[in-house]
Amino acid sequence: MPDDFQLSDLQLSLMRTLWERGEAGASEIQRILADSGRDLAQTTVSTLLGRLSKRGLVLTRREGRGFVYRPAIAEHEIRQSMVSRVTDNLFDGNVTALVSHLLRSSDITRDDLAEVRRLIAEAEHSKESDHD
Amino acid sequence: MPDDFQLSDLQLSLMRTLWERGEAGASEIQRILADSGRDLAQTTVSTLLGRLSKRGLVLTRREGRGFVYRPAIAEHEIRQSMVSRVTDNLFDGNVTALVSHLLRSSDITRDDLAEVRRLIAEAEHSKESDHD
DNA sequence: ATCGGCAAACTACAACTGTAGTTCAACTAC
DNA sequence: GTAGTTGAACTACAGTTGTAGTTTGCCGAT
Repeated sequence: MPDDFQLSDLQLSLMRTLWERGEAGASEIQRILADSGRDLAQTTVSTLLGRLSKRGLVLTRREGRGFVYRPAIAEHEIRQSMVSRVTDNLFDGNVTALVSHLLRSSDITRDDLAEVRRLIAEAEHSKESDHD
Repeated sequence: MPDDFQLSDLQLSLMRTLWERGEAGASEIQRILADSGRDLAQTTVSTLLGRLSKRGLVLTRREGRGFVYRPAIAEHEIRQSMVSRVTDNLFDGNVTALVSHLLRSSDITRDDLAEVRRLIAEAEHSKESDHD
């Protein structure tokens, strides 16, 4: 199993739903997606979930008439994987360069900056105790 | 033209080559990729470049026997677009959450943190003068 | 003019994705 | 228990991607 998880937008929508609720049936997911503006046919959602399941990204449990789906990987693993991809491909593997890009991005507020400053202090702390 | 540029790893490799050199011919690119471990057939590289060109991501100029390719979009635009996608899909649109993820990432060094602190000071400065 | 090589253009094809219809089994409500 | 509903399974199909072979036309060397 490659620990390289690159998911499409739609696949991520499904996964997000599952991460949020822990588990859900296909029709439930269909409804949720429809509510958030992505109105797919029931069968489409099932197909998608089936494919994710085949790829080992979601687990299924039989429950009466149908399946209940549940994530097989944690959100942070996917984050890890997808952020790494961006870092490697677009910032030459340089995390700082990506952070720099984010700080420069137009939609960052002063409050965000303050928050980030706090995060750094925190990170520096943990680097100190938890010596690399 | 949608300002949504999602490129695959391979497509990004090609674009990176072009961004680095400004412009290049197909065989040149083929050679460079081969050197960096991605050994594709000449025709493959041409096909790929042709597709990028059709999508308007690269421009071509005829030069004698062949084409010279040149990026039609800047790297920062692609970065913008792809980083946004990750932010939106995996961090609920919350830039700070992504930064937090990065700071927590294992491969960040103390030096990086110091550097980021500097970047923040800088960003705060520019926010001050250039009031949002 | 002729031949050989290189690059463009076209064709091909399998995998994956987004999308959904159809079929079949099972459960639900009369 | 007969019909309607629901969902799984299967099938389909177009678009994109990675990959490359084949064809063709131009260019330079003989």
